[in-house]
Amino acid sequence: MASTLKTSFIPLSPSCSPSPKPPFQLPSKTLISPHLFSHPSSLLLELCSDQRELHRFLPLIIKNGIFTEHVIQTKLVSLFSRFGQLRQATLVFDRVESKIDELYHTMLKGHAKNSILEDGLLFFAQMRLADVRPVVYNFTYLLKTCGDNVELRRGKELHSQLIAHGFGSNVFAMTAVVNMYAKCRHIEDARRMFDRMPERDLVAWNAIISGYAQNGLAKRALEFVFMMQREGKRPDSITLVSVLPACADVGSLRIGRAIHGYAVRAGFELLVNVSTALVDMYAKCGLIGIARLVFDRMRVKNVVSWNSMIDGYAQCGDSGEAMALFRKMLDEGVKPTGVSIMGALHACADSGDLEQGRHVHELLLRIGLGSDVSVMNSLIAMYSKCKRPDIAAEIFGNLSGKTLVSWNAMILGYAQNGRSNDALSLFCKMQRLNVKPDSFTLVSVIPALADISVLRQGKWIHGYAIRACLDRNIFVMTALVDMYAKCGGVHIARKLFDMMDERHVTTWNTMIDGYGTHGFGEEAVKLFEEMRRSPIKPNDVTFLCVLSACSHSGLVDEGRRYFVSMKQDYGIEPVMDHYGSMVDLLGRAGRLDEAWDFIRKMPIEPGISVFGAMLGACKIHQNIELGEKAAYRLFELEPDDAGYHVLLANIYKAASMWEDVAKVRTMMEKRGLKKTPGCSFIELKNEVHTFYSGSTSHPQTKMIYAKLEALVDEIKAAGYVPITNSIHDVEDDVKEKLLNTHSEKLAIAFGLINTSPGTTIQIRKNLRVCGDCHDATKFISLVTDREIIVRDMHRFHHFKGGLCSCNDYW
DNA sequence: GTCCTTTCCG
Repeated sequence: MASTLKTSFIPLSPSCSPSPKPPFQLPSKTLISPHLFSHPSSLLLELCSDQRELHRFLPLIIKNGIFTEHVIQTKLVSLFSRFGQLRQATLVFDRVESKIDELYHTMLKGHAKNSILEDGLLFFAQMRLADVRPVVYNFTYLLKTCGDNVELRRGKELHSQLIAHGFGSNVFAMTAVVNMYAKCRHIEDARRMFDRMPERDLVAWNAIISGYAQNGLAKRALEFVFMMQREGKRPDSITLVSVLPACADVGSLRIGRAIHGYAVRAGFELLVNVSTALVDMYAKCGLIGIARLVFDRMRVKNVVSWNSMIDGYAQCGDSGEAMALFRKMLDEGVKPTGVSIMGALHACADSGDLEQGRHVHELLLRIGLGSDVSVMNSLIAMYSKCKRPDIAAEIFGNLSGKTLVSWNAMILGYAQNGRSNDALSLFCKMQRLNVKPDSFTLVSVIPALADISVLRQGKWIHGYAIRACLDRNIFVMTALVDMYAKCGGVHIARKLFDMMDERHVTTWNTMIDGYGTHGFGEEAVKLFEEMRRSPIKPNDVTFLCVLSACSHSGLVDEGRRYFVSMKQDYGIEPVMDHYGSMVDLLGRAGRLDEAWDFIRKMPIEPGISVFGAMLGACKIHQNIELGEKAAYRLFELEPDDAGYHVLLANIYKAASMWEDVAKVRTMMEKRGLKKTPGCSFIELKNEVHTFYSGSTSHPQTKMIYAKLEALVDEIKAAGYVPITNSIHDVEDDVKEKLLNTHSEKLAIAFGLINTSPGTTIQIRKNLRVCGDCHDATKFISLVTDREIIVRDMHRFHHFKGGLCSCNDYW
């Protein structure tokens, strides 16, 4: 019905009209007196609440011949614009023969408020060609559109035109200019224009204050609130709403509370946007309870209030309460927006609750948010955090209008799920598609490179960071330090670390841990002492790194001292992993009884990391009794982990307790556990070569085995004795053969064949390096005069001149 | 009639 009227009144395009006659005739002006109809009809039109009703009136207007009325024409354009029907508005506009200035102005407003900026500017140019004099609000509307679209170039053009028309000291126009610069992230220009204003009203002050707040210059925003008061302007509700996010930004509870007091005294607290901003401020300042109190006391809430509260819980890690509130919001019939959905997804991601996440996913599709890119990006992050990168990838693949954030979310998702190669290839793909990576991209992809441990690509990404001017970004640099350390370049890592002007606590932790995993315990301790003297305070992770460094280097006394100092000097309460590190420290050093005693005296129930460390130590020092105790606790705590079973089996093997070995095997079979096959990787030129124990699939297999045979003879002559006690049931020569096909030996032989003398060889092994391979590698480094760096599951081994950096301590 | 305002993905 409505659509028939629509087409009968205004054809969608001139050619759409089948009739030779125009669908309506403009009646001659003389027939009807203007004042008879203009006023009441205009009022009637005003009553239309949507475009459907408006269309119903149209035949009446035409019938009564009042379309010629300027007031009616303007009203029609205005209403169509307000209902978002810019096309209809334009058609009305085009129909009018003698257009008054106001009609132009209304049409321009319609363009500015509805359409893309370009249409508005084009119309503005046409208006000028028609000799219509611009008025101030032509500029204010257009400038606002520039700000909303972050169109600085257009904004500047309008700014200069505005001055040419003599509006340079008009307070409305100049406030719009200030706002435009602020929205285009040119806050300094905004400030200059603000300073140049001959007079400033409250709105102008609010514009510059919100400008500072939105540009992350919270302190300036707060300063300006004080300044405006010195100039006799009283902050209104909009001032408060603008400045409260700034309080949250600097975490200034003192000022936040003062503003709260002011709001109460001025009666602004009753306004929904003010109380919502207060909720947000308290939540961001860490007072989630107070935020909730303010929220619960609000008599009127809007969806933003709910969103602020939900996100407040999500941000502070209380995902349970965030989800509870989200459900409550739905129960109360408040329609969620994209922001609500993102808050809920954030909570699901944090708690790893895939089930709930799926429900939110269904809900967002139902309410039509399936094409909101931000929401979809959150969804990608949620599925990744819930360990379902496959689903995330599917969503990413189908997502139209991917933004940089989408790419970053997916790359991070792969990286966090151990799919480093996928992360890397996606990073390459985005560049082929000319999506320019930013610091977030690098921070996501660098750990993936660190994981693959390929120094060449690591250096390449470092170069990339430099070219992209991201090499002064503290997060990127910290990731690079970590990456170099993990790629075996611990000294390069330190050089980078020293070059940084600013370091976060994470930066220090990364470097200390880098030294630790390379077995440079003394360096780690030295760096930690340096950190203690610096303004950066160590945190719980710092102590984990230091304790682990001490443990890897056998610095028992230092480790013990730091464990005490952690609580005494820094007030950091040890958690499970700290206890685990201590057990590791004592256990590796052979003080197994002491370690067991330490476990028994722990103030908290010992967990996996504690018994895991104990079991590992028992393997190194062949303590069957304590090893069994630790292992059986682990089987209860983590029944599906094959690694602990294998460790216990290896302890039995080393003691030739074959019946017990068989018992553990049966246990594993019953539980359906499989031993992870050992494999080693080595990079040559741009390729990564993978070797499994006994593998014969490599094209150079024959050469590799021949090389290995020759090598074994050579190192035997130098004193190497194979450690065969972990193999059973076969003759000694077969045992040796089995040992000699271990993946790390194959990789080393391959490396020796394919690199020139003197080159360092880098190997990566997925499990712990075995005792015999460790011994053999020491001898190989001696007889070939090569440095061999092996990164295993836990640490680095630098083999050189017959010795290893771990001092046989791993 | 025109200028300023709250929640937001990695």
